[in-house]
Amino acid sequence: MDVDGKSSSKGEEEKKKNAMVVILVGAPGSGKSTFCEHVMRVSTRTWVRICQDTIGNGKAGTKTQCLTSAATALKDGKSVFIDRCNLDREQRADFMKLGNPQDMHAVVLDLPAKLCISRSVKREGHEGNLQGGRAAAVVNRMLQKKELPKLSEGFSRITFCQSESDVQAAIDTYSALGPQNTLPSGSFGQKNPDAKVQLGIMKFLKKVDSPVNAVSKGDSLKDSVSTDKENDSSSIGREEVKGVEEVKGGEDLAFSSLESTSSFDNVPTLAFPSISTADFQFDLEKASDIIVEKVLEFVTKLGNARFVLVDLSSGSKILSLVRAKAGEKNIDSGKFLTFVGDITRLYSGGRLRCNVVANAANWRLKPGGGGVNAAIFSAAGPSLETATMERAGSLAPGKAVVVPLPSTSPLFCREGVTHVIHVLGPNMNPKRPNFLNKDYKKGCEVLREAYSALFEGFASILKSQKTFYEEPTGKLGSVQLVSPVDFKIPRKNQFSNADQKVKREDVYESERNKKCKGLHGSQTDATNGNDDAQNEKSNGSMSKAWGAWAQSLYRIATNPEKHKNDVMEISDDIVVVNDLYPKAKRHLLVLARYEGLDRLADVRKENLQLLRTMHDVGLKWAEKYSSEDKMLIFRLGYHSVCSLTPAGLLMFSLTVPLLFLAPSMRQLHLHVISQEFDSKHLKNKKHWNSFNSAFFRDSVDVMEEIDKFGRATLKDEDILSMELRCHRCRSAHPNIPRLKSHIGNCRAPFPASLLQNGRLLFATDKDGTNQ
DNA sequence: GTTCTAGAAC
DNA sequence: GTTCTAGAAC
Repeated sequence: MDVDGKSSSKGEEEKKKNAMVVILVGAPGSGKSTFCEHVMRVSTRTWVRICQDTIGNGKAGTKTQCLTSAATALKDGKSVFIDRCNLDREQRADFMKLGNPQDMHAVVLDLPAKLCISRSVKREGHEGNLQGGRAAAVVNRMLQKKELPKLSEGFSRITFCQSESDVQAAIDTYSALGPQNTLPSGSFGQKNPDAKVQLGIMKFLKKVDSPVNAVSKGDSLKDSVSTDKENDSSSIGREEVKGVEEVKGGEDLAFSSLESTSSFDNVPTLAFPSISTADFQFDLEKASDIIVEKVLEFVTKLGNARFVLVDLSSGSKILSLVRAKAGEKNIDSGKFLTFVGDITRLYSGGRLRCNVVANAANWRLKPGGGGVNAAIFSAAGPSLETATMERAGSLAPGKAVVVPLPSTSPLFCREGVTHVIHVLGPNMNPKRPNFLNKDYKKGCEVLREAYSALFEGFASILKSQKTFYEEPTGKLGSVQLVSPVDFKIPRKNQFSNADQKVKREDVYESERNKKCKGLHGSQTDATNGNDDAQNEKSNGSMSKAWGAWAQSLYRIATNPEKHKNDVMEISDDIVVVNDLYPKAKRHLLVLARYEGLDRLADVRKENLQLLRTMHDVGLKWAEKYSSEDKMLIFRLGYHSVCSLTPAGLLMFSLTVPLLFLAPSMRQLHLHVISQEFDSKHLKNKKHWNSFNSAFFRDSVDVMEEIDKFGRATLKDEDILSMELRCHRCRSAHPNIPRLKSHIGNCRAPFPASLLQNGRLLFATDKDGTNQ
């Protein structure tokens, strides 16, 4: 014992020896503060609660402030609660150095996400939708990233609480702890994964790999969202978490097909400003060399991903330097572009889809200053600041931090940006503190480092979203209805080739679909039209019979005036009706009033204007409904009905009656459907998958494909029998009732691909901004 | 597209 | 015994 201490008595030394650090781990609303309060109220031990939310004179402070206060309290012999989320290992690491290793405890408040969300909503005070939504998004996001603590991090004791009664037991344990007492070491309360649920899911997924194996396929790129699932036995959405992770690692599940549309613009894209060349006055020549060098390095590493250097001013010198140098290096112009425009309005202002945007941040990672940093924080709304602070408190030059953007952010809804990467470059501005005094050796080094960190951050996002961008596997992609265009032709030539082919196709079929507004009534009652000449399809090979039930839409489109009670809108081109068996709160159909357009497979380039009209009408109704109920999110699209596989065609040629191949309603119709899928009519796998797999073709993508290639790609009906997955968090569910109960609660953000290209329509405020 | 129902799955 | 799916009829 230290004999040098003048003032400290033996008793105080004892106290100091037994002072402990308890790191609370839990999402907002998990009850960390309440836990501390309960213990502190009755404990005979002296506790100090270090709460990051209030440490700055009652307001939120920094991690450093927490560390300092905790160290001071420990020095005074007080025990310490670290009351902040501490959900990942990195966040906990600095606090681990505080106390005696034998008295480092963690108490994990691992309660159901739903509970945390409802508590944090209440705590926000004003419970508007936005607040609620924001709280839910924050909690969900944090829980997705959570890494449960392990003894190997340096804890002597970890207590897992997965229910209110667990929490109460832990409160009792710590409350009873006198100044001299200690608690046994070890890990307590962590329940084993529910084997039954797990088995069911595994069997259901027809996988034999253990989830742990499936998840741990890493590559050398640093993955900012990778989590160690070995310890994940929490009760919080366990099934969901495993389901998602499983698929991320799995290689051949039907999953990938849902998100993979054939749209070329569904390409992961990073938009970034030139780092350090504006306010930090970095030499433009040198900076442009480094940009080109780093892009060249990563462009090959990252497959089909695109990089876009963005600058607001049209005469931008850095852009022209970079363009020239990229040209010299023969960088694929399809993968590296320069773009003049507002980096916060790339899609809404420039039709350029970028799912990741880099921010030239300041070291404090705070809004303000000018230029890109101010613009991005302002466009993204306060949720970016919150999400950023969850990831890091500050940033060193040459470093970057990836921040998933909450789905409540306008940048997310409006622009389809799912992540912001803050990056800090070297400072060459003599008017600013800590500038590098003309030291370009160091400066270039730091700038290189900054771009590497940025691009690696982008790579980590791609890796975590890999499955969303993967092409369908051959097994699932037996998508026939042979398209005239090979979708894999090189980008550079795709437009010219496609146009030529489409033109030939157009000539060949130009007589097919003629607009026929004055539909004659005599045909409309032909309900058994097996020999109906109109059903003849000009691609020559088949005529098809439609069952009586399948003709109802055709009859409405033909004679809307006879169905006045059902029809909501009529024009020369379209008729709008409610779906007779709605699969969501709002589900309506925009019918095409064209003869010969029985289904999506019949649509050609000459019908593009019609598709646009249908889309606009659909949009109008979606907007009307979401203004009435802001919770409703809409999706517009077509069913891929009836493409024949080669096997199907062969069968057709051998056997004549093909009624069974006509599963859907006759007459091209656009579904406008709200995404909560709360409907008693949604009863089976086919219902779900027809709106939540690649079978559902988004209207925006269909229009684009028709425009570019003259045809829409269709998916085989096989995918309708694939497993049931939540359209938001992608978790798998064994049957419809279980899926429905899950989607009733799931508030996870939608998959990145759905948020792009305006595939999902969110409610807008009066001033036109998305919520 | 839905409804009905046998029988599989739980 | 009850729940749920999937195939046939319409």
